Amino acid sequence: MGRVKLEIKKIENPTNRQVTYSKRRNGLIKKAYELSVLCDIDIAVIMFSPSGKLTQFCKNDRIEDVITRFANTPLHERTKRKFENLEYLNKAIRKLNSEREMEGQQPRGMGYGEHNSLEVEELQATLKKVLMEKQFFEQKARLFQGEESINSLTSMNQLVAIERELEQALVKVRERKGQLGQEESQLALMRQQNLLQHGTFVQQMMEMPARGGTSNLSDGQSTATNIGGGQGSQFHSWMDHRVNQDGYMDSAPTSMSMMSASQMRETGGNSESTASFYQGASQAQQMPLGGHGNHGNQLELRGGDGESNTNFFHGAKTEAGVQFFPGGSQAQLVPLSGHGSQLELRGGDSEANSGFYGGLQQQQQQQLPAVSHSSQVELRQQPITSSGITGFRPSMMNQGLRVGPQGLSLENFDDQNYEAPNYYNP
Amino acid sequence: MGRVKLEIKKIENPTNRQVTYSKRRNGLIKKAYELSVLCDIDIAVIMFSPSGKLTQFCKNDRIEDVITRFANTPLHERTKRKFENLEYLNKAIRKLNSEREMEGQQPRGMGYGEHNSLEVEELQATLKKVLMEKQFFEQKARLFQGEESINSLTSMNQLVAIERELEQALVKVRERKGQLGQEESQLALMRQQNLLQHGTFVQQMMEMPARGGTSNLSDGQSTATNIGGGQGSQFHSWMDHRVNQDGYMDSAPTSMSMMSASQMRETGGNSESTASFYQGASQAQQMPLGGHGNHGNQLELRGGDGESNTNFFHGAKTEAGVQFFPGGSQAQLVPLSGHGSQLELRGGDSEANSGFYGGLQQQQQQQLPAVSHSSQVELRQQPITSSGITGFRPSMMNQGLRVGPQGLSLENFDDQNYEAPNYYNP
DNA sequence: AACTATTTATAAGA
DNA sequence: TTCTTATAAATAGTT
Repeated sequence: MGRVKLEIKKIENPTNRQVTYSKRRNGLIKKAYELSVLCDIDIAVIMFSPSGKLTQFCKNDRIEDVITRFANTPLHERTKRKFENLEYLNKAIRKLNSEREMEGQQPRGMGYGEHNSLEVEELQATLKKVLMEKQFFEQKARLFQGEESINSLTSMNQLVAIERELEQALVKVRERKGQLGQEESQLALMRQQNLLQHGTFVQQMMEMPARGGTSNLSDGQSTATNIGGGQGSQFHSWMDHRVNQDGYMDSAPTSMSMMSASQMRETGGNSESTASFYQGASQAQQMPLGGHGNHGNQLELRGGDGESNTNFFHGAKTEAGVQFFPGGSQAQLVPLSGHGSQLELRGGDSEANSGFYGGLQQQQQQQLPAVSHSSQVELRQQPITSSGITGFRPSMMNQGLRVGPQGLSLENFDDQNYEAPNYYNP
Repeated sequence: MGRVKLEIKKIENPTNRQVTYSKRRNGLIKKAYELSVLCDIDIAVIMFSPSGKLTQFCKNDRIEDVITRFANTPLHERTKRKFENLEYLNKAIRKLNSEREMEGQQPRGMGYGEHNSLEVEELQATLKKVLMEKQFFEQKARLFQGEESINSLTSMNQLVAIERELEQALVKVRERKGQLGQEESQLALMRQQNLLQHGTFVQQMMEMPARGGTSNLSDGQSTATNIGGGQGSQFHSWMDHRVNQDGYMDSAPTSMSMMSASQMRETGGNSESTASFYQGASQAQQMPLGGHGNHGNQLELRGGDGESNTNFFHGAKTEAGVQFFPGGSQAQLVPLSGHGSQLELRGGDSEANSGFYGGLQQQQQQQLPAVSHSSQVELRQQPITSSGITGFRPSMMNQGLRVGPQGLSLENFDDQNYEAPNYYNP
């Protein structure tokens, strides 16, 4: 839809890319919103701009819910796409070929041959790429493992750099070790205490104030900023985080839902929205609860701050959102590769594979894909600046969903929003 | 866009709702795909149909991995799937071929089509295998160099194992340094003598072996990096970073997914694209955190585009967050009491601040919620048998990527990395 | 950020 | 589901 048909390939010009991103992002979010309303479905969209900014949209609840639901979707359902992907490949090829023919090419036996060649060519090209990637990472991994490949390096700078990284990694690992040890002991202690006072730990958790609740231990910001947070312990820390969630983002959860036209007022782009955004907590409160109930209501968009958001929502609006992480941080969810699950926060770290380092390394290496079976969570934190908020959004500890030897399991899972997937009927 | 303007409200008629869902879902996924390619961004879409069926789209082919760490798919199941998939592919291809024949064109030769099908099948299998291997190494490489990733580990055993590996690697690197240093001093000595005896200093220099090699991957990259970042580039700097002429970081996806013919372009001998590709692969997902990389460079790179979008959705809001739980392979998603599960992403967007807060890293780490799990993901290994897979020429494997004394170098690499859109119907 | 010429997406209907 | 067709929408290139 435009003056010309745009080829779907990376837009090399950074400016154009950004402009296109803005336009299409809006369009995509709008579509997602409409689909979510029209069909009353759960949907989540997470994307990162060319510059890495996160935008996400989630219909009713928080995106976490969708993610959780996703996480609770049977593995076979989740992994299905991989295969569909391959199906797509063929589909795409077919389409391409037919288009080619359409364009005047007289279909010949040659066309037939071409088709196959094309297909094979693509696969080979892809394979080549992947192979290169693999080798690249393999080399990298080996270097870090101190394999003989180290000896192939002739650049002192590289060696020094590697050495430095290894040292840092080592420091981190050791810190983490200490941290972990501490956390565990503290957690154990807490559990014990909780148990003594109120019963089981789980019960305790269940009694936690719900979001939007009255908890007032602290706001997200201060907590984020205060390491000690008044609680001091890591354990408490996460509890605070949880609270933060309430005071900060949590308050917004529901606000993420639809809003009726009457509730929304078109406002020119402005600082208000921005401010509210950064305030996090306040923003949430400004948002009327939506819920599934406002069908028919059209949301109007106010011009947002910055970016290029316009009121692109003709009638309906969305609530979509560009999500920012209060506390001055923005989280980025980036999928990592592997066959397992991974969550990665950009700017952050990478993860480890369970059991991978258990000692069977050699063996596992040969069997490669070991890691791919594990999931990965990567976290990166980055304080924000412009808003003046230097903390980062505290995270909440998860409860309920566990990844264990058997896979995912739920505990205390609120399936209120969980819709049992119908494996047979879409 | 239709015969009439459709009001954005829930479609009450189940049938119509489903139909609309199917159509719009495809449209949405297509849009997501286009956006991901055009703007080269990371994007993930997760949605559940009215009946609960999951549909997902992820540029990097790792959406499944995005959320949680989940258990492995039993080997037999995977194998089965793969098999089924290949079956499907062949079927599709054959069908395609027969369709073409039907269209009036006499086939080049039955044997030919048959052959190609097999070839495709092999390529597919190989591709999968290599993909898995690549991912395996990628994760490993990341773990070793990813600073924060360590924090996602919750298994003391893993930590200890990693620590051990790092220590060993460090020893090796140091040994190599010493070795190299010796060689150098000797070389220097020889040169000096040489200089005195036979030539000018300049001539001598010309004869010096390239340090950091010209064919080194780090080359184009390190040059750029050094310019902006200064002296000591870190290992990952030369491995992952790269600045394109615009000063933007190429954000290229990582994984290789299927590509369509029109999207694939063989880039012969283009080191730039190559580099950019790799850079993207790692970079995108492992932005160095402050204090661990060439931040100056990082800043410069990312500060490029002034996308200051914030929540432009007034009414909408957002989000909450997906908060992350480090935990290596043992993730726990814990729902807030009475409100469903919640995943919270911690940390923030890196955008252009990586360098600014380098010093806060420690702090942030400490703020991490204490996560302590006892459950662990059991790592299953799925040995991949490469036997029987011979669909590509050996030469292909090394084409473009060279591992030499000076490190990795890329040649003829195509930086277009896209992933097949999932226009399929779940 | 607006403005249009065009390309796309799709609501209906078959 | 799929295809077709009339229209509503999205959006590429410009200004």
